[in-house]
Amino acid sequence: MTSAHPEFRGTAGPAAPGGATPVGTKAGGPAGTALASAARMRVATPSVADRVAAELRLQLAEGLLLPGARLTESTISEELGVSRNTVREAFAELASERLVVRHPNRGVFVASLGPGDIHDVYTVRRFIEVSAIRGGGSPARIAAVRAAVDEGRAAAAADDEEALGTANQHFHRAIVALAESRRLDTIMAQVLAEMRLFFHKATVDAHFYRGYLADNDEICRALEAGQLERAGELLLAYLNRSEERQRAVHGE
Amino acid sequence: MTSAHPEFRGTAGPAAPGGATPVGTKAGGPAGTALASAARMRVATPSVADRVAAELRLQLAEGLLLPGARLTESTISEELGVSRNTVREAFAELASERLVVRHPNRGVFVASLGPGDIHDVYTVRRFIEVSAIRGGGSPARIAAVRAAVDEGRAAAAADDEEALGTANQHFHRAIVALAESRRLDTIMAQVLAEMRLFFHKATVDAHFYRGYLADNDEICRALEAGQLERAGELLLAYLNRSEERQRAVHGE
DNA sequence: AATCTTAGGATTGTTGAACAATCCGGGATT
DNA sequence: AATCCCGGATTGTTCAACAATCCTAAGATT
Repeated sequence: MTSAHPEFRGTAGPAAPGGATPVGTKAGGPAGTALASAARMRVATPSVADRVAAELRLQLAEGLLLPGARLTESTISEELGVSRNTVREAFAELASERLVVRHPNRGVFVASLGPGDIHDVYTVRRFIEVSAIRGGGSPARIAAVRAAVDEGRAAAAADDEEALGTANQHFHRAIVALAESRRLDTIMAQVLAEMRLFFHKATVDAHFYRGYLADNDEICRALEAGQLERAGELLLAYLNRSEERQRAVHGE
Repeated sequence: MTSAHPEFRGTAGPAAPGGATPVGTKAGGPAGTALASAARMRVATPSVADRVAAELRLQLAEGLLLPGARLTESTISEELGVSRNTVREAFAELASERLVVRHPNRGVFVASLGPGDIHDVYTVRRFIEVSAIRGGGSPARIAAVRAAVDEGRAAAAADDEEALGTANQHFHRAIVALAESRRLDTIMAQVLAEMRLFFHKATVDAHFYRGYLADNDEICRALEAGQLERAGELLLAYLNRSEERQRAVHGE
């Protein structure tokens, strides 16, 4: 909406018929034979559709695209300088992450969570996070949780609300990461991304996350001490309180 | 692969240039104003891409497409009589469900679970299912669990291995459904769909599911009696045993 | 013989344009 | 006022083309 991205394509130009730019530098030698697809994605140039999706995800996370807003194919297509078909693929990606909702024949809209969705999201979080912390984890993973706590403290000291929010997300992602499960990691990432759509209303309250700092620390200490049951209970209480607060900030 | 589906499109023909079939029957009046998108999908004709995805999902579930097999865009495009672009959208859908893996510039392949994936999937199931059953549920939801148990018994009596397998899936879906969470339901559905890709090797063993019947019944009885903690432990043990067995059937 | 290089074909990634189907709003009609 | 109808806008889908990439198989080099 705000800034046009004239150069969004990959190496090649607009594939304009006639325009011959024979600069085939062939960058990147035959490095590695069998990379896992995940690792490959980080090396190989991601597809244009992926980059469009990433851009939209970013705008979503920054609150440039408010919930309920409509995303018109042609508009985004022009704005980002890509084909309408590619935008379409990006939409499919975002829709599968629930960041966007498709209304057949009517278009895609930025997802907006209703009261029921809030409870739903917190149910998922309770199930996964509490189970994860009750299972404990390797020292390295526990150290990562501690690191997230410190990150939050540093952000609070610097009065950086933005960093505080992301630190909080790191904390919860680190907890799920205890389980060492790729699938749970992505599920958690999606759920947090969904919630981020919401928080731009709540985050105006400067003290919103600050109150959680002490909780995070206490949970982390219990985890480090091997008191997994207690850590689980603390985390559960935390999530319940958070949901309550979320519902209070939001109507209904 | 086996059967060509010549008529896969919706109401209109191939949109052949020149062919003017002005039969605008305008079926379906202005029924309902604000249907939830989920409910809408069941009413409105799903998109062609969705139907292609559904068809592939079916072939996947039936074991027609073995893990590791390659899905060529042009082939499926011709076989189903749809555009390559549409096939592409269907692929995106399946990829988001992990039923299929995209290798950039190389094509999409039927997902194949390695030993690590098996553990991963079972981790997800342990987290979600056990949490769900420990939370209990409404009488109606509990009755649904009981119904799934009975369904399995009936299938066993009829010596219908196929039905036995689906009944078992119903059982576990019913357990997750106790939580009344749309998101958890879809997560569980995806995980089960992933596992189904696998079971076509294991299911040859006629006694595979049969041994689980008694377990399911015992778990259900505990649930009905309100012994949630015990039900959770039983279910956990069940899942652990199942994973073990799965690993035994499979190499490594 | 083993390896490096090169060409060729096949498939994916992306584009642009076209058209059908559908939805939305605003007049015209009753 | 309620209903019908029509025209504009947007989505859904197709088609054809081309660039980029990968795979294989010869062919050349050591």
